[in-house]
Amino acid sequence: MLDRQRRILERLVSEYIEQGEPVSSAWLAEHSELGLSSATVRNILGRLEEQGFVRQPHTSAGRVPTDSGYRLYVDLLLAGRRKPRPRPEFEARLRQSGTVGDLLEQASHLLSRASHQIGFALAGANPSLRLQHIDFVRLEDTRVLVIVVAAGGRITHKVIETDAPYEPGTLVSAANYINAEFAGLTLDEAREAIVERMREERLLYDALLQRTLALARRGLDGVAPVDTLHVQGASFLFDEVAADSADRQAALDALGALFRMLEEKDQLIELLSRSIDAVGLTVVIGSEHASPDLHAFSLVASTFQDGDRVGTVGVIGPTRMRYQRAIMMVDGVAQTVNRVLDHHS
Amino acid sequence: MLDRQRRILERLVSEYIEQGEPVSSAWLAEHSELGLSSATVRNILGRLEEQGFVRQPHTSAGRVPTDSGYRLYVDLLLAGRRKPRPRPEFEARLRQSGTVGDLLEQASHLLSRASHQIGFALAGANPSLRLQHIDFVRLEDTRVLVIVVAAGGRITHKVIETDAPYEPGTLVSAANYINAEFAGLTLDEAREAIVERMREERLLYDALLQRTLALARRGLDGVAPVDTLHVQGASFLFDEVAADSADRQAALDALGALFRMLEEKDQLIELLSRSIDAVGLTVVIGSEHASPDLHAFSLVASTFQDGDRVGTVGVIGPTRMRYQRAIMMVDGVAQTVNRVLDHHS
DNA sequence: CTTAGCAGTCGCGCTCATCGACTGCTAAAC
DNA sequence: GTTTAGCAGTCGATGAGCGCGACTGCTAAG
Repeated sequence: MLDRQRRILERLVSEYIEQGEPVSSAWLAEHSELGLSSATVRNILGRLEEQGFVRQPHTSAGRVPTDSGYRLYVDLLLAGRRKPRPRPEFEARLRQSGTVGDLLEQASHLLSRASHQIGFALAGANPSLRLQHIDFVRLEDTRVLVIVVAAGGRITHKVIETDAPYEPGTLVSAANYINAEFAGLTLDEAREAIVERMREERLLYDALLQRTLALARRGLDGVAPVDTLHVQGASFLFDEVAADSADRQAALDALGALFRMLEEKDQLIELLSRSIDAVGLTVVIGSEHASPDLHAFSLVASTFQDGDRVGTVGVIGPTRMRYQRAIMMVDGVAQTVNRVLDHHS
Repeated sequence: MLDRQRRILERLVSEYIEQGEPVSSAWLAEHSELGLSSATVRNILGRLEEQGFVRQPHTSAGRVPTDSGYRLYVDLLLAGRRKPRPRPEFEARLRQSGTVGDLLEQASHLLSRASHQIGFALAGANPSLRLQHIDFVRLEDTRVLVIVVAAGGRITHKVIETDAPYEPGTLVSAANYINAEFAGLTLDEAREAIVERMREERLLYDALLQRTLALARRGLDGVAPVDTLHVQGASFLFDEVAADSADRQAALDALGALFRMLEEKDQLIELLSRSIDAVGLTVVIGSEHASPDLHAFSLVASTFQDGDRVGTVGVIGPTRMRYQRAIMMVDGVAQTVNRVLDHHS
């Protein structure tokens, strides 16, 4: 692709992002600093249109970028990207958070406020996190609350129905036993070690110990796959719709689809973790999304190191988003989260 | 107010709720079963309008209820209300939940799905809940995760910065000590007892014990006032807007305001707990809300017994809501939650 | 007090014409 | 071959004009 075409497209996209209105050949001729007339620009635009980078909302309107157009623009941005300047105010803020959960909550808040879009943070399921502490609390005769704390204060809990009732006292010593024996292993290792131990101890016919181990195993069972997702600032997108007075109905439908998806967190988690398998910064634009519900929106996300696996922070906004800013922000926050996590653990 | 007027208003409101379009005098004359002509109905409507129960969107349109009109209608509904029939399928579903948190999550889900509106459940802050279990987990040298479990599996946690580091082992025995001494008291009592104990023990110059007690006190400190709010199904309201094709812009603005409020959960909690101080079923309609952000919406809520204090479940929807159904639903779910909680504790 | 009848009001949807912001094309200029 | 000026053409947006229809309020008779 010719350099001129790229230059024109770049101007067009950035202008459209700022103004939200189709860009005319005349405007581009005047502001592209290539010294071309509008007629020439029209030729170029014609070719860009053939290639599918821009389109006209209707004949006799200026051009608007297509998703491919945005894609090219973003790729250019990413190619020329430099290190985000460190933001001490971010770091200070994020350092205050107690648990990793708090940290991600704060991170999504930051992203949302700064970008006026949806900010999110997803802690990757991490079966290789280290078990820090486990605790059993008797709720009723046969119901036990199992609390699992992993490194960094990541806390999950679930209720387990047991076959036979526990004596109030036994659970305490059970927890002490498990903690003494298995704390410090990763969640996966701990589960395996427990299963192993059950086999050994079976020989000893220690029924109580067997029950304790079984309880611990069941407590650890579901824990790893549960990712936690923090989402903030969905209401910001209302402003965008209000501003985008053009196609209100379509915008409303798109927003509805998005909100429905946001409520089904599981679905969103699935989607996010699928689009973002690459390490580093990812941008997914409009129709590039697997789910049609997101076709009107773009995603800018970056991964961070969380133990041995990766988590994700990012923003979601309309395809007509300030990608430059979004990329800077997300990159900066991801790196900051990284640093803070390193320090924590 | 004359019986005739009431009858007419009732028909008008229920028809408007069903159809969403202004109701004409002719329609009312034909369906009100009072054997009146449309002209007479017009007279009556004129008086209802003077009194502020109905209004015309424009001259030469039918009538639409005002918030006062809805109010009267709802009061009539409430006056003629009978016990909700028990819903075994609800009860079965709610009984499955492990913790009280799960229960309320499920309840809000139920309400949302059944009413196609926002369903919520708010566990009242309850300092008179009984302390079941407390646990300390060392995160780093001077940071301790305090986990508090109250009756019914109500679980909260917070991170506390301590002045000096704890030895890894000491926290376990600290927790054991606290549990042995203070479990079973209400949260308030426990806190007081701890403060009391600190004073006694100070004489003994047991520095470690002092620190343990201080930690427990700080852990219990913020716990009681933190209400937990579960909200579900906000996206249902998009459908209403889409259907209500009339005043899309206004509807959109209203929805935006609502979503902003939903994101500020604290604000919503404040609002809910203020509107619902009465025990039993409450309906708050449109402009009756303190916050102007909710002027386009109505709230149907009912309280349930949660320990010694009350919690709330309910739905939020447009002022043009099927109040009859909503009231039945909310009433039924509140009572079911009540029963399940009684059984739990 | 009720009712039939009638005049009046007003929003909605239709058509039509104008305007203006673009474009694509063509033919001349470089 | 590429660029450019000029021009004709397209199409959406805007607004006026108009008739329709769905109501109402009023009035006068029952």
